[in-house]
Amino acid sequence: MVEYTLHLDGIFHSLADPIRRDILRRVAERNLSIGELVEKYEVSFAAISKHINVLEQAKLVRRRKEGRRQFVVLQPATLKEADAYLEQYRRMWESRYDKLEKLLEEGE
Amino acid sequence: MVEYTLHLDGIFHSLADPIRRDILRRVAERNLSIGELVEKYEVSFAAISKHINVLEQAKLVRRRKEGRRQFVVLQPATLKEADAYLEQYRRMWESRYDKLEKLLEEGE
DNA sequence: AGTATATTCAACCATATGGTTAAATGTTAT
DNA sequence: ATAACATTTAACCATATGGTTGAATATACT
Repeated sequence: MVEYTLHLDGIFHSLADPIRRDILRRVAERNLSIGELVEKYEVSFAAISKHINVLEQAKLVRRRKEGRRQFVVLQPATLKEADAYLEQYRRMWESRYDKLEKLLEEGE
Repeated sequence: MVEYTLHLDGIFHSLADPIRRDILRRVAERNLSIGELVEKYEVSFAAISKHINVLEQAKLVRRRKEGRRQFVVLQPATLKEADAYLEQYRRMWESRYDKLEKLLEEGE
């Protein structure tokens, strides 16, 4: 039946876009309003608004209303799920066997 | 400028699909031929072949030809990049501040 | 050589994605 | 009340995605 934790779909899908990764990076520094974020990119206000929707659905950020502005707030805890997913592979990429595999690739 | 490491796009995009995550999980156990993988899912041979293309482009797997069959081989080292990406947020989701944030959310 | 097996390729389809512009909504300032 | 500001919504567009079926290709078996 493939997978129980459909939540990962949204998290990884969010992270697959460079603008969204950049938004995360910036709001990890400090909370920014949507307008402030828009200034950083060469796309429309609406486009950024949509990106933030994607991130919000994935629970990677939430919105905090403040007057007529909305601040985007990182929810770093959600990234734990992605980390937990990768965890199961960590021993593999750290193993000597994997390093051998890499050598074989390069040796082709 | 958004982001230099476009490689992450392909990695995270790959991981955003449950069938592809499941393929990774299975080939992490042992190398499987495409045909063997097809049996596990209720989609066509061609669909699985495409999924493997996506994973291969992202360098998460490679194909090893063996007679008329092709075995799908995990390349776990690539996942290191995803892990390195998450790394920069780890201290944030482990911090007490983040735990406080979570409490505030739940308290709403 | 001819047949069966394993996989890819091509054409196609429906839906999703990331973008746009313009109008609508909500909030603050005058 | 009205104007300015911040954001969302709606309608639209091009391309990507994930799926299909059927023909083509490559390898192995008899």
